[in-house]
Amino acid sequence: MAEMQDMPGHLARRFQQIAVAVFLAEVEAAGFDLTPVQYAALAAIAANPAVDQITLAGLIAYDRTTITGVIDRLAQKGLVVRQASLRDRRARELSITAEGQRTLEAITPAVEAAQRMMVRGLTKAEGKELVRLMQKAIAAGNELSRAPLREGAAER
Amino acid sequence: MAEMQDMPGHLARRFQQIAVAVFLAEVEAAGFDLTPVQYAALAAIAANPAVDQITLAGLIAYDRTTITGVIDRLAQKGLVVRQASLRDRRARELSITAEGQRTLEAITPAVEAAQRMMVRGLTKAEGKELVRLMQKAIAAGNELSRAPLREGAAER
DNA sequence: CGTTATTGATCAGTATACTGATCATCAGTA
DNA sequence: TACTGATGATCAGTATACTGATCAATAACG
Repeated sequence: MAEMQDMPGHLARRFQQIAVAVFLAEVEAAGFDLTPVQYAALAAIAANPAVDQITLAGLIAYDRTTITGVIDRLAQKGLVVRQASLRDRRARELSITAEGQRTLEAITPAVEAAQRMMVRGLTKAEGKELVRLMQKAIAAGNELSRAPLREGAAER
Repeated sequence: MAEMQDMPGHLARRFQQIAVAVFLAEVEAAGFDLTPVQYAALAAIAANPAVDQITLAGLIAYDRTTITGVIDRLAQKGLVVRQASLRDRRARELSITAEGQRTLEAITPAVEAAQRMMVRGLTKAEGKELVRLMQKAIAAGNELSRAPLREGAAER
């Protein structure tokens, strides 16, 4: 463990760094301007119409203070709309726009290409195993970060 | 792949997020105030006396513009010293201070505890396999980020 | 019903990462 | 040697993440 390159934490940072670079390159090559974080938020809003920001944050494990800026940028690009909820005047209900929906569909091939690209050094079986191991480690550590994953309406 | 939770890119972000949180918690519990990034830089400086910033960046795969701020903070904490090189007046030679060396040694147990904590959901064999797979994926993607790893003096 | 606790959202401040530019210096070549 | 290109470092600007605080609004409870 003495070596930096054998530490899970260092490798996590490095793999994430490459994953983001690959994502941005593929998405830009496809003619879009969207970050990995913005993409995940957009997809989650599409799948959960009228979610509020806190629930959305839980669905994709974002910090509540981070999500404000992400939504700002998605709204500024005209991909989502943020409007005050009638049931709870504190909450902002998020919905995807027609352009957001079009973008989401058009960008999907590039996103999937990026997923393949970032594990291109691995065999298919190894890629699946990497995903499984990360999922397992993440599940065990979910509560250790300030922004844990919160399943849909399960506990609400 | 349709599901967010099956995408390597999303898992990479999440695992990194947990890894950082665990690191900071362990280090703070041990009575220190050092980020994962600062720790890696400090350790690399200790192992490579009088490195310049660009070489250091390559050793730990940091962006050259990021390293400036990291060194600023390490220097402000009194852990490293930055001085102009005599051979090349553009370069800044970095060295660890006595306090930096003490800190590095004292903090190591906490850093190793953090490495174990972030894979606590995995068996020992699974943890090793996760490390191997990340290393392999990273090696194949090394050149895809702006801040690739550059081995020591190998190609200089 | 009114007080208290909780919750949704945002803000200020700090720390990575990156894009692209600039500046000084160095190296190689005509 | 003068010029050109490459290199080390830094800066401005943008985008995640997080800490901790604040504010409005809702929920819970006596």
